[in-house]
Amino acid sequence: MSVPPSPSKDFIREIIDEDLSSGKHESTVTRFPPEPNGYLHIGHAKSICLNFGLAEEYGGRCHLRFDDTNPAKEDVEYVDSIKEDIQWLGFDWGDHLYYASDYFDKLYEWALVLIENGKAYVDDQTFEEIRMGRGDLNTPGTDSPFRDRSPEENAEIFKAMKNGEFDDGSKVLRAKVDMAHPNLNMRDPVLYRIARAHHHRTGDAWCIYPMYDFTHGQSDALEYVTHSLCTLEFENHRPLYEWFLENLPVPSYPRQIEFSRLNLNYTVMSKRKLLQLVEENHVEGWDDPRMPTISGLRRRGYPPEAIRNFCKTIGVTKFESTNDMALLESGVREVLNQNSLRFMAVLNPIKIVVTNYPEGQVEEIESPANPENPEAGTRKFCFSREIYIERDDFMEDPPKKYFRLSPGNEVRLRNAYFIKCEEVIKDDQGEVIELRCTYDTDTPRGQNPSDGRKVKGVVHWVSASHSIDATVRLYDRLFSVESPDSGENSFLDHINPDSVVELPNAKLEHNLADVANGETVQFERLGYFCVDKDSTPENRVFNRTVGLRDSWAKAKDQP
RNA sequence: AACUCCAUGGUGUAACGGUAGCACAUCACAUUUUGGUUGUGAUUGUCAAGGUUCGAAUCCUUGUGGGGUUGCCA
Repeated sequence: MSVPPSPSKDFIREIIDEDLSSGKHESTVTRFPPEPNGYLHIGHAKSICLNFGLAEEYGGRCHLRFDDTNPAKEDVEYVDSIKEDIQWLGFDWGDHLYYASDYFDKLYEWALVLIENGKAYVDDQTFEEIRMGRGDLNTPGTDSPFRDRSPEENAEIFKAMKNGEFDDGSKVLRAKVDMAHPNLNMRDPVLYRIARAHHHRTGDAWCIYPMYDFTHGQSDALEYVTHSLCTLEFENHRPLYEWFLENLPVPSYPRQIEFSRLNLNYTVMSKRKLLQLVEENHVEGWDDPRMPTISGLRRRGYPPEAIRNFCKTIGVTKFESTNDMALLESGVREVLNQNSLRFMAVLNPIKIVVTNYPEGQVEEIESPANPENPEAGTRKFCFSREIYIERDDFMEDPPKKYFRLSPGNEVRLRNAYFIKCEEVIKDDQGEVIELRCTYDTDTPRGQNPSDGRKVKGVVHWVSASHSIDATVRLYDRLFSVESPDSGENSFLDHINPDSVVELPNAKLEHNLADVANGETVQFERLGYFCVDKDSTPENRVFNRTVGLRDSWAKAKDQP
């Protein structure tokens, strides 16, 4: 088994290297074990990239296993979306699709093994009594009055539990470990509960369901998983994970290793909060482009490659860090700068009449489709007497260092001529509604004027009669503070009121009519935009994926 | 307060007893028909105190700070 040379490895890869070189394992088997009770988010992407990435690097395999032991919360809708998201991210579980529910029979059999060995018992106490008996952080627990039932009696009652002879919640099966253990997870943890809930796969075959702790390690063992990677909150479950492996006739002995979960600033990541955003209509759904869900990022236009690169960059440690959204966005720009085709689009148009350009004349201009990639070829678009430019690209009374159009000033029209603003036309309210400009015939694409004069500003534009109408949605961070979670107020109080701004009157270069749904392109000088699923042939809808880096925006905000 | 894990620039992440490096962010300058890209440079860091050692971010001790755990959720 060859290991790719790498200058530095995270602690998990170091463990795997050791296990391989010591001969403990011959190959590496990992697994990604989501519970199908919600949509995947970028935090899951970290785990997916780690587990599937490891399998690729080490020539091993990674299983997709749905941890479906709590039917009350789970649904096939989630199973499907999870599969779709993993594939979109670029990973493949091949034939290795499993469900914890595949092991219900084996787990039941193993529960009987524990009972037989005097290591599990049926407890008739109420939920409340069990909770009280557990003690707390500083107080040891006390033994249940049912703790010393005989193996025979326990087996009989447990079978009756399975056969549906008791009410939901009336009994549980518990492991017999140590009620005084300093680790609360070891104080006779519950193994099975009675719950008459319809399971998305096993239907109504079962009325008892195993708990996470009694399921996870054994499932790993049954699949011959070598390294079972999970997040830090399962650290104190590890002794229990190992207790089951030691007390059951498992076919293999996986190792649980914990790493820190992904945190991102300016967003929230917990399933509960994401659900709340959806249910209370603060966003338009799980795939709202402002959501940190995989489906949201996809709809936003983030390339999967950028998400994979991001996960690689942030690394794997046990330190609970908060990553900067700017790092993710920078990775998105990096990929998109290389790959995306360029177009001109005017989001907030103002009309210009080029007074010295002949009426009715149309000129075709050819320009690189992507200057970063000559193989992308060229595109053609039209210039004419009436064009639109961005309202932001004109100021009647500009501040210093403003390179764009203003009265008497000259700028370059991107890919076309120099124009000079000769006249400003306003309506009754004093609002600028049109500009009259003249152009320099000496300055078409690729040419500077023969008198050698230069111009500082370049402005994008579209020909009025050749443009198409569109709606453009400008997305920004969902929260206006770095840690919406912290502090005394609800995270909802920090929702950014401008997280989406809809511009209904955008004018696009006509080539943009052909861009496929879901594809991300660059609007020159503005940013990257992606065709939204709401788009129709009559009205194109684009989402802003991320803006270009904008040093002017920063400069002008400074006092 | 019990158990447990963690601590390196603003944010992340390397350095495995021997030069504290990289990315993002920030700020300059250069290039540029995208105020983009690209290039060059600058700024900023080992939680604290002791100890071991020729030498400590790294090993030891203590302290400080932070996270997790008291579901019949995962």
